Amino acid sequence: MSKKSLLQGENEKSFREEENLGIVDSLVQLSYLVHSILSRVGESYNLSIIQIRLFGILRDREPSMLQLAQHLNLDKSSVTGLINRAEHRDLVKRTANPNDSRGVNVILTPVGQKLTIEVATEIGRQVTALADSLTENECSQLSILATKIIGAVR
Amino acid sequence: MSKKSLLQGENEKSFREEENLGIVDSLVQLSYLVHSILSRVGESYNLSIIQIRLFGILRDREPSMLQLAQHLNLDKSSVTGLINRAEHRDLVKRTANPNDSRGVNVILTPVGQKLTIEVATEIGRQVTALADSLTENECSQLSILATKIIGAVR
DNA sequence: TATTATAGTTTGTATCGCAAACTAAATCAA
DNA sequence: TTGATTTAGTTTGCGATACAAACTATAATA
Repeated sequence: MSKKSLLQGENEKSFREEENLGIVDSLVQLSYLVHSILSRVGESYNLSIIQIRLFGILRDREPSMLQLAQHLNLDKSSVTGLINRAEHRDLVKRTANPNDSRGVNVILTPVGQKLTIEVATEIGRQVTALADSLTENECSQLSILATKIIGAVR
Repeated sequence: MSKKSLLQGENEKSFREEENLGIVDSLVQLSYLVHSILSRVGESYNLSIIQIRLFGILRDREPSMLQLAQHLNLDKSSVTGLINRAEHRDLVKRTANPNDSRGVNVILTPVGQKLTIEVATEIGRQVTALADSLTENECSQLSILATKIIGAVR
């Protein structure tokens, strides 16, 4: 299996002759593809990928700053900046934690909620389109296999 | 309680079985998983993801700055900074283009080559481990499906 | 009560990324 | 051949991202 293709970007065309990429390359390249969709959709809404992830989390939760840091795998000081910038755009809001006056919870504003839904819808559209080359059967097979991996890691 | 996924709202596709995430969420989350492997491995070598992609490209090529910008989908000025920083660490080198004295090609230094191989090996190890929860059959099935998507996009 | 731990912010530094202005070399047109 | 234009790359200025260390304020504990 061609080790050289391991890290190549999604635009690479040099291994057309390969029937199959192998599990490593195929997953890495598929990840790049999805990532570039997230990036492109985010760009059209002036959102970075980290912000898209943030809004995905806030959709169902009102986490504290520290919980956000854990979810996003960021330093707490990075979360401060992330929330500051989103707050300046009126996308999220800090709220007081009633049980701990040191604590801060973060919620989506109405504007942020609306944006989150729009972005999620568009991402859904484009990721679905990505799988258009698969048959319905293959598509559900793929999502079952991916889900199995995700479940195993968690 | 089904964990509500990152990007899927309750009004879309809520009829889906809880066991399976659906194609959109499963691909997005799988992409996050792979991305976090790249990030973690990169971190252990003091490399960002963009640098990992850069080295993957330089492994087989001596591209010009502009070609790099296209491969990486970056502005040319961003590539200048990227190469500057890598050059300061003696990981890459600018060389003159013999046909065009404006042109600059980029190559890996011996140090950069060694690092590239190490990083690629470790990424291969960890991505393979990611698929450990699959049977051998499922694993090759997954890589076939992913390859089909990748091939269709190209 | 005094100490320690926790939540979050601030400050300082580096990377990343873009756009616009700029330099130098190459190409094209008259 | 000369003058205009295009092209390759860098520089500058800005904002976003990310971390670590120092700091503030509150909570927990001994």
